Amino acid sequence: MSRKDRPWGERAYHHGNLRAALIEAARALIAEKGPAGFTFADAARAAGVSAAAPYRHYRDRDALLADVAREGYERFEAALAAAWNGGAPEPVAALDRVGRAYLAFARAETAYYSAMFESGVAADADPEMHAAAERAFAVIRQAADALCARLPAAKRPPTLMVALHVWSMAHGVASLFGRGDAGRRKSPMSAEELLESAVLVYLQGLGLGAT
Amino acid sequence: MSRKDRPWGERAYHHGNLRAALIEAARALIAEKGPAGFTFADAARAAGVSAAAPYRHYRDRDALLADVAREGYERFEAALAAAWNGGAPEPVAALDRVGRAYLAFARAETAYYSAMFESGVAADADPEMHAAAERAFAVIRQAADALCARLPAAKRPPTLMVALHVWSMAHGVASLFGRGDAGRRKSPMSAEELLESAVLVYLQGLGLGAT
DNA sequence: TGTACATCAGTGAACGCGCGTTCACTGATGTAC
DNA sequence: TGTACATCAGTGAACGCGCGTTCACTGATGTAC
Repeated sequence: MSRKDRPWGERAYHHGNLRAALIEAARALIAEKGPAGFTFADAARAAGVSAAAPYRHYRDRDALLADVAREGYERFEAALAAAWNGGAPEPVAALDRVGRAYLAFARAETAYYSAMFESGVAADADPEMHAAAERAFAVIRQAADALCARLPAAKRPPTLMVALHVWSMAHGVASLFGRGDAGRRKSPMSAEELLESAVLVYLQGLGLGAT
Repeated sequence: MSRKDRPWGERAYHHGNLRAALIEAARALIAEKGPAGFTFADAARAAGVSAAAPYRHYRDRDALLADVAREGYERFEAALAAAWNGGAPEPVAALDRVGRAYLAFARAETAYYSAMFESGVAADADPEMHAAAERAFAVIRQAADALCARLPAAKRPPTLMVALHVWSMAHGVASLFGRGDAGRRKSPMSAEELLESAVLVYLQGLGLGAT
């Protein structure tokens, strides 16, 4: 296909679009068949280019997967930050929103989520991915800071620890009960109820009870 | 190789040993290269049989993977049950042991753990696997029951919910911070400290504080 | 106990297929003057 | 502004390889009598 075959339509990939197109293709394939369920050639085919084209942008399938994860972390951060909204109007309610946003992301963006947490991409293999992951975690860290600030200094736990606890709870609930795919376990409660109740008990334990 | 080539050595696979040998081979390959990192042919090779042999026992790679997960759940249950030890001498201490056993399993038996929780095998695809998973969860359920029994009936939360909370915390910490492989995140605290502290705060919130 | 037979769990050769990867190439885009 | 050239991002053909799967086979094990 040369340019004149589609003079008004989408452009050729000659402006770096292919990178984004490959990420999107990989995301769609992961959503369909799991993180192991696509090949480099599959991604090229889905993006509508020859099998050799991806080599212009990625060394191999793992490099593409890491870039999918990076993109995922960026969207994840945006979703969490929007939910947190600076902790307004009130940190406990805002944390609840963050928890729901976390679960919503894991459910709606299963492909990104599994690229981020389950694809086995080494955390430090791709610096950009790692940085994006750090920014996403920073939102949770912020929330933990705001909550801990409500406690008298004497009863205040390390806020990093609190952030890691919250993240673990959210990730645990999301992985076990909040996934759109076949791996999810059955439970009498929704993932949202489960996470909210766990966090409430936890906050109570910190001395931040709603009493 | 015929029988007489190794008259005193290990037997041929003619007594169902191959099934176990394939599970072990798959486990080793997963440990080495992740759940996506082996093929049906790989497993056969590692077990020392021809590529056609596994078809006598498993329909395809997924069926083998589900059986690896089943084996994993059985060992997991044994490890958790031993740690719980009937809740003796005291349920909170016993729960702490269960948490450590959980993390130890995830770390030492990464291959089983990822076959169980991350390989994407459908929870209801293999009934035997599902039953084994239920038995493993029953240990956590038991622990939650024993803990809740210490609370006055009026303050007693649904024990199933408590069990799901504990499982989520353990799984979250294990997946994010307690893995032997490259996917683990860095943290200033060990996975064990993280899980223990989270559970302690949580129990405090339930009204089971050590105070 | 011995013999004949059925069944079972493996072999090894064969096949088509798609993947990963390389390569010389080409047409489009960007830039120096 | 126009022209010449360099660079860039793709193509498509080619290759070797290993995987999944089937098949007729064979030697070992289990069983009926």
